Amino acid sequence: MVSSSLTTGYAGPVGDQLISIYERLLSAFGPQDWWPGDSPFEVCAGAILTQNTSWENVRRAISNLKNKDLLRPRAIYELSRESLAQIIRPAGYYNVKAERLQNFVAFLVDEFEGSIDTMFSKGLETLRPMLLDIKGIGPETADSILLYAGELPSFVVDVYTVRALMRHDFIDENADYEGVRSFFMDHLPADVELYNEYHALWVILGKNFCKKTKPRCEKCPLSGM
DNA sequence: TGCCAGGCCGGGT
DNA sequence: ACCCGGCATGGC
Repeated sequence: MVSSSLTTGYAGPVGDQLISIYERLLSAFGPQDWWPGDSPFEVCAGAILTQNTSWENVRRAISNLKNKDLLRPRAIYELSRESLAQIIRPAGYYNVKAERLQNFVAFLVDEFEGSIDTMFSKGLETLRPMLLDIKGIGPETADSILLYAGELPSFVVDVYTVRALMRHDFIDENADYEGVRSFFMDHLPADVELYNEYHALWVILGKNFCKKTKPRCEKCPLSGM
């Protein structure tokens, strides 16, 4: 169980509450087990392709790449922008995403000889700003790459997380990305499994309850907290 | 039919 | 420093 490692990390009112929220979400929705069994590079590509896009469409784009044996840094590096765009077409925004994918693989090839393991060996604090310097990689994509591909404890924030936290008055309405991320990381142990599952649970919560249009609901697992 | 999906960039205030 | 349009496919 995750809870045994949690008790050794941090004890405090905020951390305790974050953990009780986590446990409610976990018991309501069960483990999400995101991105299991995929190669780290596939996860990186997926993190870029899924920007503002449903996962099903991303899965098709990745499947296209796999079928052509192009899901490799060098292959994407050498491909023409136009060819890549057509291959990833189902993921939407295919022109901008082709450029963003190639920006990422160019970084990988130029800085680390195309080795994703070498890239992650730089560690969280060094690598995160480097990723954020790549055009097309913002904070959520960077943190998804670090956490889900690199297994480095970087908490991923998304619109669902922010919306749900605001709706239940856990954070104030002008909190920005870095503020929300710090809110979690300052009060939770740096636990990859916890961060992985917690982010996924926020997404599931958002899809099921904290919709953009609907104001509040009583059936939400966080109702009354 | 219109809105939404596991964002980010660039230009205008 | 914020705000907003653009990017685009596929599902409900």
